[in-house]
Amino acid sequence: MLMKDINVSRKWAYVLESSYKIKGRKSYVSLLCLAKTIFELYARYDPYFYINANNMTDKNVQKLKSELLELTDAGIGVVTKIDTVKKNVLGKPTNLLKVVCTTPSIIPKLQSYLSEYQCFEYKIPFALRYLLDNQIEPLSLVKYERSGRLIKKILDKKEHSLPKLKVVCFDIEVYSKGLPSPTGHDPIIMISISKNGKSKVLTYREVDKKNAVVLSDEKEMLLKFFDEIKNAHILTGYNTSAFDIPYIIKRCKVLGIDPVFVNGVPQVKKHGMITYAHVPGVVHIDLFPMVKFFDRIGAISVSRYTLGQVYKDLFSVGETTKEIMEDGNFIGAWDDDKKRNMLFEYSLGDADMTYKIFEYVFPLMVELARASKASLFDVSVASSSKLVERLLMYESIKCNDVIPPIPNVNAISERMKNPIAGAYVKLPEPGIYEDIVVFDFSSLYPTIIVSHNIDPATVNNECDEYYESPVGHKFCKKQKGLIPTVLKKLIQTRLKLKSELKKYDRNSKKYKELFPKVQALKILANSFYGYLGYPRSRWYSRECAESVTAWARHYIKWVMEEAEKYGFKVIYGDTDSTFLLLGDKKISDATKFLKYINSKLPGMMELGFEDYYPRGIFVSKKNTGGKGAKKKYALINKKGYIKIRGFELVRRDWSSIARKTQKKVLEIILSEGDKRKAVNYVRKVIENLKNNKIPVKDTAIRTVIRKRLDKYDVTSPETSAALKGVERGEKITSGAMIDYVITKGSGSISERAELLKYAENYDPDYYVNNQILPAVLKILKELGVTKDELLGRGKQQSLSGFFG
DNA sequence: GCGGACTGCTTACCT
DNA sequence: ACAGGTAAGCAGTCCGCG
Repeated sequence: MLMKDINVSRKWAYVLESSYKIKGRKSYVSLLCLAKTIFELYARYDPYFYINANNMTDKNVQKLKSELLELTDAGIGVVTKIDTVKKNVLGKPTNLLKVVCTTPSIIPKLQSYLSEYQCFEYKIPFALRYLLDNQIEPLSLVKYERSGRLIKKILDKKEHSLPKLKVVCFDIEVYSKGLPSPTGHDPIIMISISKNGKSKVLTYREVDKKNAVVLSDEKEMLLKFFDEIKNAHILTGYNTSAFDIPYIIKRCKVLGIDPVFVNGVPQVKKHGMITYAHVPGVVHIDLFPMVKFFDRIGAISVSRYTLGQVYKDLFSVGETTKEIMEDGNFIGAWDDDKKRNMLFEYSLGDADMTYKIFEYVFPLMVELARASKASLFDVSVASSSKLVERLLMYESIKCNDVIPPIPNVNAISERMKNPIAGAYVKLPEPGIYEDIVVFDFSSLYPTIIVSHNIDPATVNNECDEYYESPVGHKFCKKQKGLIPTVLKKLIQTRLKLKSELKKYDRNSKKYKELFPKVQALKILANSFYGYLGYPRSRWYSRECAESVTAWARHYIKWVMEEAEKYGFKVIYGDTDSTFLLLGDKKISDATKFLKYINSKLPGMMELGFEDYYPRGIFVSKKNTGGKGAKKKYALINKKGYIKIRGFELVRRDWSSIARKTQKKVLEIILSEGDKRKAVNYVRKVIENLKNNKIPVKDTAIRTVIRKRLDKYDVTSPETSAALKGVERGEKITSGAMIDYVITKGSGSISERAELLKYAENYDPDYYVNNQILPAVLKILKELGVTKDELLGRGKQQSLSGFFG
């Protein structure tokens, strides 16, 4: 019929993400698509799960089938169909019953009803289920046939780079002192918006600025805001999930308008520590969790997670528009016609900064999404384990494997009770060394997994040829495991792109395109080992995880032994690295040795030449009478770059005066080799401290309060300072970063700890004895300098007289 | 009753 | 809410000391 044909169309669109809804007891998956515009399409799909039928007689299968088909919920049948299928469970072909249900929510109920049976895939989010089964990858192009809003058929799929996206970034300002209350009298007074970097501010009081859009009231402002975002592809902001979006929703309710952002009311959910908001009709990305995630995995490095600080750290600027409203008097600024412009600048600045941060993190987000086959939204609320899991789920379906189940609470706690032995760290001999060469394994754990076919399905099964790990587990050689297969592809793609990357200039377009791809593949590949040993993992395997680390220990120790045999002295090593002294040998001997090692390593494993260092220092562990400290060293390479690890100066919970002084000492020793100069420098700092010439700010110690203040078992300087702050009206909750100072007076250190903003002085004795001296002696002790020497009391009183 | 040794709690680092 | 290995601070307690 003509009518029908007109309605049907076949087109390409990017799939951005999926969700689902139930209509008339039928399940529909909605796909957020992007072609010329952004739109949603729906697909009819039925949720299902599997029951293991391998050990069931035909009769029992029949009985179970009819029992299930008769089950009802409120009088209506819940199972519509049961098929017998064959899929691999831990590598073994297994007979399964595929139980098709009406709605996703019935599946967990059926699974607990069927507690005597082994069920599979009963906890796959339904919207994901559809993508997995159709092997649709977010951000790829899909050709579909549709009738109206309903997808009839997926016709084709292909990968394609993303077009330029419409990004709308927003931020609200609230009229309040202290914690804003959306249901009380704290209205939203400004909403700043940045559309791909072009920013403006919506408000409803006169502001003398050209990017201000002055509406009649809060309600009109919110309606205008919804209008501004309606065509956006990406909606972003900073802490929007936990603050802006819930606040807007609540204000809408107070004002009597529908909080329909784009195509529905946002769903704000709390999952453990993280709050996330799904906004229908657009990809919502809250940059706050994103920044935290990227900081944790080392993709970026920020000192605090506030918008202003993140901006400062990412773009190396000293000041932001945050300083405009430093006094926090939003009420005063809003009510004062002369000051309102300041509020405007502040608000506009927030949107500008947020957009810049978005631009900064987005390329890596896209590549992580592509590499793990997760949507942008999923990446924005992701953890590394989720990304690995997502990729493995896709690949499982592709090769007809059953996705392993999420462990139950008992299994999780059982797994947690049994931690897995980790890496080997060689105890260093403290001292100053010359001519150090460092080797390290490239991607040690990933290459061990691939080269020994480590996988839950290949371990200890009946197989005649196997690799045996140092802890006695056998990994089949022939039948390739899912994890090694997937990981091998990631590593190989990364190596290919990395060598291509080397051809381009750092500022070229191609480099900027390739770099995040390489980075994403590395992040993902490096997460596999952690995922194998993660107690909540679907692919957890104690045998696999402990074999990975056992092999790692085996290989690094073997390299060290071989190096000694070759005539090098090995001074240190941690997990995947070996530090050796050239002695009377040359760098060319070291490379020859490296070649020899690599000729003996299996599969993808490779030892690399990290660098040559003319000088380096290893120090002793405190209160151990000269035993070496692990994970603490400093090396200087030929270019003069100093690589510092573990020292107090790299820790934020040391005062900046102590860190700065230790750094200076290290630099003087390593690049100039001048002991006297270092001693004199320290003496000067001590003198300044004693004369109260150091700014209090430089004595602040920074730390994160990781628990609720009432949950601490012991008093410590940070909790004591925080508690005193709370009494003065500060809001310090779990996760807060505080700066505190040890002040003059009597009592314990904790009793004298005050938040920086309330500290009127610092205690010179504390800073000399507990900060400067331990930090610099750590290094100078290796050169025979004593505490008394630094304090200008002469050498003769030194302890060496007693022990030497 | 004093001071050093030790333990437990806590944070932040290394790979 | 990816893993384990490690250093080090401070508070509190233990322990020896006729």
